[in-house]
Amino acid sequence: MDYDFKSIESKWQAWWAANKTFKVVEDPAKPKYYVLDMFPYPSGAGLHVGHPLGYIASDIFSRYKRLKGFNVLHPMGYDAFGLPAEQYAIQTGQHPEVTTDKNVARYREQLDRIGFSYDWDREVRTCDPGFYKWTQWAFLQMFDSWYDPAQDKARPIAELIAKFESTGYEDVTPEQWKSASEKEKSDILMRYRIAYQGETSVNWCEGLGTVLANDEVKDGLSVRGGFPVEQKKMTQWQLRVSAYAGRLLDSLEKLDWTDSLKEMQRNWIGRSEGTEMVFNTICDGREMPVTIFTTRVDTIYGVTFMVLAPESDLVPQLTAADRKAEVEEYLKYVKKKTERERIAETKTATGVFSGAYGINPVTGQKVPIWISEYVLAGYGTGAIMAVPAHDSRDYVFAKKFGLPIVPIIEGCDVSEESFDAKDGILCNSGFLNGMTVKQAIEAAKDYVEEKGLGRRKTNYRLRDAIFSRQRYWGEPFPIYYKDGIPTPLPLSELPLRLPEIDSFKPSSDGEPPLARAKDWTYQGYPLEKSTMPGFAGSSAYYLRYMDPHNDNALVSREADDYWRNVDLYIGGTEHATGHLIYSRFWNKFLYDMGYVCEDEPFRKLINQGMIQGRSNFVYRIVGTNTFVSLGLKDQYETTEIHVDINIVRGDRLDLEAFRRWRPDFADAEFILEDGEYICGWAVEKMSKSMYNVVNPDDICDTYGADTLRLYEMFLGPLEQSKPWDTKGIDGVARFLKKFWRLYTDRDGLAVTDAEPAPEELKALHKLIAKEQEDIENFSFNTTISAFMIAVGELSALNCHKRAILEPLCVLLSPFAPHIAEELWHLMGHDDSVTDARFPEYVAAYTVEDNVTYPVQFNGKMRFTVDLPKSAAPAEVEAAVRALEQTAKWVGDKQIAKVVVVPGRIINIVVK
RNA sequence: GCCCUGAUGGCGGAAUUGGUAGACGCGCUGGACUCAAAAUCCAGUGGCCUUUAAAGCCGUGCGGGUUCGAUUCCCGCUUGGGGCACCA
Repeated sequence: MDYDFKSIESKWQAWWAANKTFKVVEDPAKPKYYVLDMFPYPSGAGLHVGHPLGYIASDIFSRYKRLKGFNVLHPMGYDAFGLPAEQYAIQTGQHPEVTTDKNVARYREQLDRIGFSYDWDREVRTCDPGFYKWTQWAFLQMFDSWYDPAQDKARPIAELIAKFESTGYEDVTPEQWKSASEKEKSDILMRYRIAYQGETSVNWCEGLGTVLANDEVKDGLSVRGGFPVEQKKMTQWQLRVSAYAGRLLDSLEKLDWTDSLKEMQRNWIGRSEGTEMVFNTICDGREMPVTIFTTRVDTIYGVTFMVLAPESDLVPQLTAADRKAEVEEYLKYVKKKTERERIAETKTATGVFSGAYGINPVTGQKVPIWISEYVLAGYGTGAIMAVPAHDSRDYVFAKKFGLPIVPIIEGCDVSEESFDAKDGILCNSGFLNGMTVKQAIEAAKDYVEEKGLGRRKTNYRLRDAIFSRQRYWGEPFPIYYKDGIPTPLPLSELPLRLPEIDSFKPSSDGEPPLARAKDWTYQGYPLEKSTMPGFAGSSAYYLRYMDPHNDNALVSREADDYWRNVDLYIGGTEHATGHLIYSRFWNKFLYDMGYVCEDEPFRKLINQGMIQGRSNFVYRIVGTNTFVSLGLKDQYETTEIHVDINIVRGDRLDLEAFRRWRPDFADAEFILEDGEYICGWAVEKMSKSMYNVVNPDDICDTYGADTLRLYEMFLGPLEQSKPWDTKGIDGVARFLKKFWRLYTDRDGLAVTDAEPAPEELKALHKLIAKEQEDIENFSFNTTISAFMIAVGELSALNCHKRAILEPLCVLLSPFAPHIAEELWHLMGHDDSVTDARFPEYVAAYTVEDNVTYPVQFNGKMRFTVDLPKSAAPAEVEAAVRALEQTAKWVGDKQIAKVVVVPGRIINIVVK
């Protein structure tokens, strides 16, 4: 009986679906384990061979955990709101929902072919009103909460209102609060709400017609689409993520994530501990205090000027009358620059003198105040004290504008560049003289606090998340404007469904697409017209999987108590500063409010590497239709052209297929080497435009899903990026065939009931031990090697015994579930192999431990030899002789231990 | 510029905690089967010297160091990949 993977795979996929083999329910009798994949955005291109890499790994782990007796939650769903479907809608008029449904169906079809053990009854889609009801609900919870720094957690906004009414809070007195109008009260509360509306400088992307979050912008271009992004002041919904910065940073410690990913989050959050200090300023005779932030108070004696951010509110007040024209010109210049230009010109300093002066609070020295774009309004206080001798940015600025540079560290040379390092001894610094920089920082902080000049302050780089998008295909905000006051919709009105509109473009007067909806109002008041960003729906989806059909809560208390949080999360690093921050924030908020029982959503996180494509090239001689083979191309002037990898085999081009490939190549001529056309190649991202996409469906057709699963894992370590090369797949395909042949003959299953021999058990038990260890370490490639070795050994022993095959099927089932299931059933089982238990090995046949034998040598030194338990006396004898040899070159050092494998010395351990 | 990561045969990659480097697979070479091919099976396969064998020497990006012993630990570089980047 041949190994007919096609019929085997479709048979068991259908059987699993019909029997709901992977349906999971809460079961307090069993320990839980939650394995989650980052759910995909269903794009129009479908899956390529790189996408399932992480899914296969998580599936192997889920199936393994299930064999180990865990109740495993392993769900899948779709991150279905997003820009591509909407862009497509704008171009074609096709409703994004239609495209999304189509893409989801295609994804599902592709996923199903690979044989995943998902509980599809728990599928979620972020664009489903039953799902986004809870996204909207969470937003309203945030709207109705504030962050109480005293308790360091989110609290209901009612508590803040109570404070305003009774004792007052911060700069609001009870009298002010009581006499405030509704609008004024709303404005005050907006300064505290976790979800709030406020004016801020945003990343505006004209090409997409919407604002973007910081993580959606890279190098001044939008991540989606690559359109230029500019800074613009706008009123937007925001989430007060910054309030959680400290906790987001601190609880990274307890997470089992890779160091690099934690480091990325640390950088993104960007804690810096410094000092806020007040400088008095004088402008046209008026005095005004200005607070600056610095991490280097110790350099206070090196301050030679101050700088304000151009966007700072202080600028108008600190512009002297006679400098007004120039300052305004500069502000205009800064404003019209795009983000990209600003990044490109970081080396050159720009700026203007404001005409105002600041007084150094420690030295009393008067220094000029400048305005420059190198100071950011959004960080610290938007104003700095400049110490050109010890800060490279201040240095560049001082050089450009001829400002004095005063070094305050002994012996440093600042003639060419600033001395930024935090070491050395201070000089020219009054009471700080003679201290090391580290001592001086602390001493200066103490001094500033004692004298009441300022205070210690921790700043974070992490900004609040901008939460509005001027788009259609996202969650509508459950907010309406009652007399201009943003008002939450009653919970009973959720979900607030997306309205139908006739076109998905922004309206003609620049309003978001929702402005086109016919009756976008609530009780006659206008509803919010922007929608939520992509990360809204993905921030709590892992909670929804725990209880996906609950219409009364995001997740019930019981389901949350049982599943708690994700034990293993697998996905790409690209979400390090987006989704993984927002999710943690969102979860902490829900935790503060008592809706969930764990404060971190993802305990262990593994980043699977990217699978890159391997592109092939042909070389066309310029101005001709002649193509020259790789080895000869340097003799001509050529252009490199991507060629479809499906018409190249082993870098050799199929000439006929190439002529058929594209009409303009129909009459192509070739210059060959050794009768063949050799293509160039490169490792690149897998993408349609590079003609290097490998579709998992094709692999399933030719080799089968089990082979695909094995090969993706065999390719190398999970976390490493690696190029896909179909060439090597034959090795694992052969392994499965060999395995199949070992236990079947022409008529079907061929096993005996004979007792297994010790060597056979040994091969099996070695595999059990190895597989267990490897899977726990996510080293799936080496498990597969161990399988190949075990099957090779069993094959050499000509072992066709049921007592061996049964555990082998169980061991193989996480990796190649279809073939395991088939053999399992051929052996007469009528349950699924996934319901079996991971085999325990019998102690008598475990891999033998080495034993230490004490040995006397020359009657003088004492040392030991490690040999296997079973070592024959002759082998021990041989070890001793070997020692005599080694003793020659060890010299007079005392030998402590000699490690020996049968007959051969490894090495000598000397005390 | 700063941070993180990696570098091992022709290729993908193994190597426990400092202890036989190159497991396993691909590719390649030779052989068996075949009229032939495919498939399958067997053997070989880091480099050098050598007719062959035995033996030896050199080998884990480069240069040092620690150690009886280093792919593994330490110091200094080179280089690939990723992240951050006027964050005071």
